[in-house]
Amino acid sequence: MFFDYREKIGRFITKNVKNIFSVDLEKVVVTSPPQVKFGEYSSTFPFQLAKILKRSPLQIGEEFVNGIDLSQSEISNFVIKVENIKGYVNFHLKRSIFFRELLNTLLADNKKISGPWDTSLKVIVEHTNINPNKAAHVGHLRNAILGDTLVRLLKKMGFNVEVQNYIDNTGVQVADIVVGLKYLKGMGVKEVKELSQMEKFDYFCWDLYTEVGKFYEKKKENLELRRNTLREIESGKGELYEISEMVSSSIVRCHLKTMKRLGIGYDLLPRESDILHLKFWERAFNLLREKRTIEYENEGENRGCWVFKYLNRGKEDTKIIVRSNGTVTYTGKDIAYQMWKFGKLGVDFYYKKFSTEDGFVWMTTSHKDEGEREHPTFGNGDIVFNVIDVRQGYTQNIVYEALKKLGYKREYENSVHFSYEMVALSPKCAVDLGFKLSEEDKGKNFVEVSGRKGLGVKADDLIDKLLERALEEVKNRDVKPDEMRDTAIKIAVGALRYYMLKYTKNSMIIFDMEDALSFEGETGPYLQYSVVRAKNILRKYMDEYQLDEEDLYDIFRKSVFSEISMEDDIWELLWEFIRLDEMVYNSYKKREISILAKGLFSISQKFSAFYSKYRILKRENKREREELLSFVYIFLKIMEFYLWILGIPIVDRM
RNA sequence: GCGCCUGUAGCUCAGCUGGAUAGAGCAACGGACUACGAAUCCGUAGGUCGCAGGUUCGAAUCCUGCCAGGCGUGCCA
Repeated sequence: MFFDYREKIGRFITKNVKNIFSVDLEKVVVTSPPQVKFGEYSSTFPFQLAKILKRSPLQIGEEFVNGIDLSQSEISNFVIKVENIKGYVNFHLKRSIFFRELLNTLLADNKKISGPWDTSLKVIVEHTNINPNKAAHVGHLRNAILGDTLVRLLKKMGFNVEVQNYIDNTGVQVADIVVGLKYLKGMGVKEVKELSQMEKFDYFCWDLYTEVGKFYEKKKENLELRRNTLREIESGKGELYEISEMVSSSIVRCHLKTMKRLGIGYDLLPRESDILHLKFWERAFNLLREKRTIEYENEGENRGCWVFKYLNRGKEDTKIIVRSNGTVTYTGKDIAYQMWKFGKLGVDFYYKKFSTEDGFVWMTTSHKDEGEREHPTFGNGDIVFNVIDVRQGYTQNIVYEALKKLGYKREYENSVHFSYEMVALSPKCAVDLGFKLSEEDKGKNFVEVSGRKGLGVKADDLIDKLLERALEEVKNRDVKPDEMRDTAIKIAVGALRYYMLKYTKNSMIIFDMEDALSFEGETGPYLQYSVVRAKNILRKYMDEYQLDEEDLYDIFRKSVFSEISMEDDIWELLWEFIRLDEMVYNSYKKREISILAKGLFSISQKFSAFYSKYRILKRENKREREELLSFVYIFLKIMEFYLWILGIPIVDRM
């Protein structure tokens, strides 16, 4: 509902400029001034007109303001004043109307985000996608938290969202663990089965993975074991395959458990092995060949390969899709999978329930008899978001280009690589973790996380540390003993999620333990604390005046807004509440979650300032007290609504 | 070589479609609690927005060139 104000003002300007100056403005830009004292909307059209009319912007602004008739316009119901300051034409809104409307919406528990997008569309978001061969680390956390927040954002915008977490259970990474278990540890199916039941099997594999890395380095022939293992896993039969199944399912359970701690869940786990066995690739290959999207090379350096040729900024680029030995590359499989997501492959998976600690999640399967007869419809998306780090940009682009060349223009346009920069460690952090760095690495300002070297901060370790620190803090504060643990968990989650969301996606996060474990300043707990303060005010007020919630709502329904609540600093905050929907839309449009995260932090900051400036309970004037109280209520409700999107839990006391 | 990204305060980062005085957090310094609990607030200090041109009434923002850094760019998986 707040989206059209800007447009209405734009139309108002165009119309009146034509009346007054007989000039057609091509494009009117309506911006928001830096401070509310300049109004809520502003336009600089007098600067554009100055040249044409050969007069100063100031004069033009004056003439415009004098020439309009506000009361007869379509903006008169929400604009109270139009003024000209130095050539900036500023529009002031009727503050109390917005106050009332927002409060009523919140009291009716009817807050929704609506705007110029089509909510009948189905959106598929793919995120997390961790190789199921070892524990998750901080880099994976950025992906999962970013992806999950995107999902929450889309859901609040009204889209039908499906969350997929792709499991690459037939890749080298899993094969390496199988090699380790079989040839380094000398284990068979039975032993692995027992071992994979252990707590923190993912931690065990983390260490084993680096051992296997050294094992390969020691003797090149050992790599032969990997090749054979990989082949057997892909075949779907035999001892090594069985071991790989146990490894990947057990590790997937570990990952799901880790993500669950952060409030992250999934609708479907599509598996690479099923894409393989259900011959998704063959199907895609036929389509690609029929439509001549890929071609066979008879000569040259790529002789014997099927390649995809496309124009990349005017230059022809060639990417091998099928190798000369007949095997398909990752890009090829990705094309097939992306086609399936859009419902363009003409084949589907079977679906089974994959048990987790507290229920199940849907997983694909290749076997008809294993699949459930009844299951939700998966795939068939209209828009697909792939949350993958920036390094995959080239490959992602080829996948989308292939869709375009296949004739799926809409699908091409609706394929989004939701990319983000990687998480690296500061050299100091790496040393603190016990890694020996080379002199060269010490001189750099970051060290790349490497699963193969075991260099990285494990996700669960980080969450545990945050939890520990939160517990220490909580013990010294106003929290009941039986709520301490729950509160500490919420704080830990809030801190971690905000930490991962506050950076723009193009910014590399150089992980620093001190910053990540901080609960002060620009952190999740700061946001949570501001909400706790709002709750405390309302609670104390109810205690002091012997009111229940209904009494309180009654007060809010009746409260009137006068001078106090229209003070600039209060209004500025309220205006920011109102503009949050626009911010959500911007986050979506620009694919930049940090816009919303930063916005909520800014609101929390302003509320904290408000909190220390206006003492509400001690205020003598009842009417003013109630006005301010209703404002606190609005803040609380707004924060509950939008913090949900960031996945930052609300805390009662801290 | 080509492509993408980055360069803003001592450090880590924001800065929307070009617009009004370039903002936060951390660190430093100085203040504010017998309390709507200080995980906070207020204040001070700190900036040739990598460099040089250009476009514009107006540039951190757009264009060009240069410098510095990062990441891609395999018939690997």
